Amino acid sequence: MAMRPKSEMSPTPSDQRGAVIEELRKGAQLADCLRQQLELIPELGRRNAALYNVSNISTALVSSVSMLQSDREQYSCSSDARAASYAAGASGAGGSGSGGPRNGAIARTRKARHRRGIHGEELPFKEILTKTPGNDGFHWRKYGEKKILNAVFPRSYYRCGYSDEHRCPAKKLVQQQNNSDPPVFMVTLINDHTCSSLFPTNNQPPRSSSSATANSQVLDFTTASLSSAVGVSRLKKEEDAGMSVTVPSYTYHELSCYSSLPLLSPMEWETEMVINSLFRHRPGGGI
DNA sequence: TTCATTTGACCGGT
DNA sequence: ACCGGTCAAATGAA
Repeated sequence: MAMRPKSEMSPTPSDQRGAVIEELRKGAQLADCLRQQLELIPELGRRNAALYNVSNISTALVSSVSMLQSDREQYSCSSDARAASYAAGASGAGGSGSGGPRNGAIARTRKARHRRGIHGEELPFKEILTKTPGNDGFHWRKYGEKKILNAVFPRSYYRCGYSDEHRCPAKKLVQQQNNSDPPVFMVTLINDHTCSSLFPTNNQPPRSSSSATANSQVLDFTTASLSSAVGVSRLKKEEDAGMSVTVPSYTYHELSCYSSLPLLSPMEWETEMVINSLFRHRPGGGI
């Protein structure tokens, strides 16, 4: 088929995404430069506060690039565009960017399917990019692991450790996205925890004689060390003062459910909540 | 001994 | 037929 010169063609969604990815990468590089400059600040307090902020910026940019790369596949319909997409996604060794030519449509249908119940009903889900997939403060029990077509890394399947005791329907799928150091994982949370509603206000799990409970990773947020968590510390103070506190998409109470030691730092979770809210507010709903 | 994890088999949707 | 998700026996760790 005759091709028009590229300059005459309006940019495709894939082209636009590529440009956005490139800009985000530049931003991440600039953030890294800024971090190096900030490390020269002599005052410890100011330096740490600045490094915390620039770290937030950097994490958000890198995560955005990752999201766009995995999402870009949807817009790559022609073989040329597909080739460009996979080339752009080569920085991540695995995950959704590593699929073969037939992967696009199939991957989408599969993704949609695993968020449906056995009767085909829509299940509530959240997707989070994280470097510490196991540290969300809940007790999970692994029940399976599966090699996924065209994915470098296997997918692990977890259900809530209280699924039997409290019939908690929460599930979690964890898939390593790349080989970076530390690697990034895509965590898909399916169904809300009903067991968490049974927890006392300090988020301690219900105690019982079962070892599953005894081994729970859920700790008391109020006693957790929040060393560099400027934002969350502020939220905590405001909550102690009786104020209703909200972070993007999540109340403080929800955030505190995820916070524990030595689990994911509040800073990381705050960033990931933002990532999650981006997923949830995408036009058309999810990926 | 108990419980969590691993892993091959099986099931159901596409 | 293929593939993702789940089951359950086997295995390992505490």
